[in-house]
Amino acid sequence: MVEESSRIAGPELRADARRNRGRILVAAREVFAEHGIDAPMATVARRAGVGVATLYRRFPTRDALVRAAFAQQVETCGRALTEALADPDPWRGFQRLVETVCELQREEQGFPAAFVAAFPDSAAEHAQARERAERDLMTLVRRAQAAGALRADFHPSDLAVALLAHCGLVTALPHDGAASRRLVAYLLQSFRAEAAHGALPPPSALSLGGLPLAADGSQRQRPSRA
Amino acid sequence: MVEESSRIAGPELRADARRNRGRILVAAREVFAEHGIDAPMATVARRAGVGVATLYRRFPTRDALVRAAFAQQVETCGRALTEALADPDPWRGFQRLVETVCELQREEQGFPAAFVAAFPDSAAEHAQARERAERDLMTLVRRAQAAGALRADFHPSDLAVALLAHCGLVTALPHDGAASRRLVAYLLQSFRAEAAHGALPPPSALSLGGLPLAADGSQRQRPSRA
DNA sequence: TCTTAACCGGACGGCACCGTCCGTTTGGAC
DNA sequence: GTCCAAACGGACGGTGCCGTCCGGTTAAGA
Repeated sequence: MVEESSRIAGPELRADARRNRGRILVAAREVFAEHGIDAPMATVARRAGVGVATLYRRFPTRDALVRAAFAQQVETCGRALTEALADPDPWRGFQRLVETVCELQREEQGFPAAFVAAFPDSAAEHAQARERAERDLMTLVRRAQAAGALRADFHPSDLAVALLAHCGLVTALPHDGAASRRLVAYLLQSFRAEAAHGALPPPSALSLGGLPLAADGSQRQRPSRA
Repeated sequence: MVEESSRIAGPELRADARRNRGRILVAAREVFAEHGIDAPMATVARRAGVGVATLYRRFPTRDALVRAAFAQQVETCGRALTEALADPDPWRGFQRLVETVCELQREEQGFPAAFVAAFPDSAAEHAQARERAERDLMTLVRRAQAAGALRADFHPSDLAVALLAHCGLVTALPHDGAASRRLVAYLLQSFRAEAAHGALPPPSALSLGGLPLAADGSQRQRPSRA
């Protein structure tokens, strides 16, 4: 009932602790992107150049680490959305938003997908950030539609669908930037109001490859035990 | 060097063994779709109603089991391709192919994606089936383009890209058929030569949800340790 | 400089899954 | 009906990751 009198405000970390925390987050993002979200904690610790205990002291559970690592991406996406809203040309703002987020996904490879897969209920945590994002997105979509650039039957959830799909693609083909860009171009074209067939980026090199159709995957390397 | 003289031809299984083998494959597809490709072997065995030893006798390694389970899907996709080629209307054939494969992916949830992720080198095994599929697909694409239905700059690899992306989507939202259908509709429209904006299926219910943008995932449930 | 408390990392027990071994049961041929 | 080989399933040792405990080290204030 009675708390320690002082110390209510400051969970300030010592200089070295703060530095290590940062290193761990960077390492976690890299390792999770590379070896999947189930990668051993020890691997993250080693990559960060710290001991396992340090990692567990900073992030008591694996979930805490994953969530913290992912929070940075959420933040980045939020910024992208704000920037998109600031663009005077509504369509260009929308287009840039999609391209920016997809580029981020490309960099982070499969990590976002794995995160969403593992934490379906993570909405609550980012509640207010999410609410704001939702409002901003709605505004962006409406403006683009009012300008006659975005098709009228576009629904905000379509953006989530497109991003999830793209996320899945980069998870499957983490080294195929061409495939990613090609998909983004197709999607953006199909979102346009007047369907102008602009030029597409060059196609992916995969032959018919990485397909859940004839079973190939060309570049993939994530072991996942295999 | 010297093989057993007889027994070259017949690895015939006893009736009960054959029956159990079938059960195991069914159970494996279900379990892998539900709990991911790393699900414990014991779970598969239990679901199939057999002992662990039986499972290992039939499929010595986990890989062997996964590959065997996936082979059936490859076969189904091959049939879909053949049917598509048989359709007198090239575009309708193409459209049906995409829809059929995506529906299959929806049923199998994330299994194909996980397979491709885990076995990037699986192309070799299905070499001849794949070669044939590639030839067939090329024919299908050329015919549809010649008919002026499919855009001229469509590349066969675009199909693989689209399917991988869709696969990723159903992995992330295994229970959201609306999202899947919506994506397929968008993609098909963007593949059309003359960009006719037809009606889209109703949008997904996810609010802005399962997005690697504001971090939610609504329906997802696959644990993956979480 | 010195003290102290916070931080560090390696080592250790616990647990879950893997894959095999062996005694028992069952299909099917004579 | 009888017999045997093949198939069955439960139990068991091995391995790798998880998460905590403890003695040494270092930042930072007096």
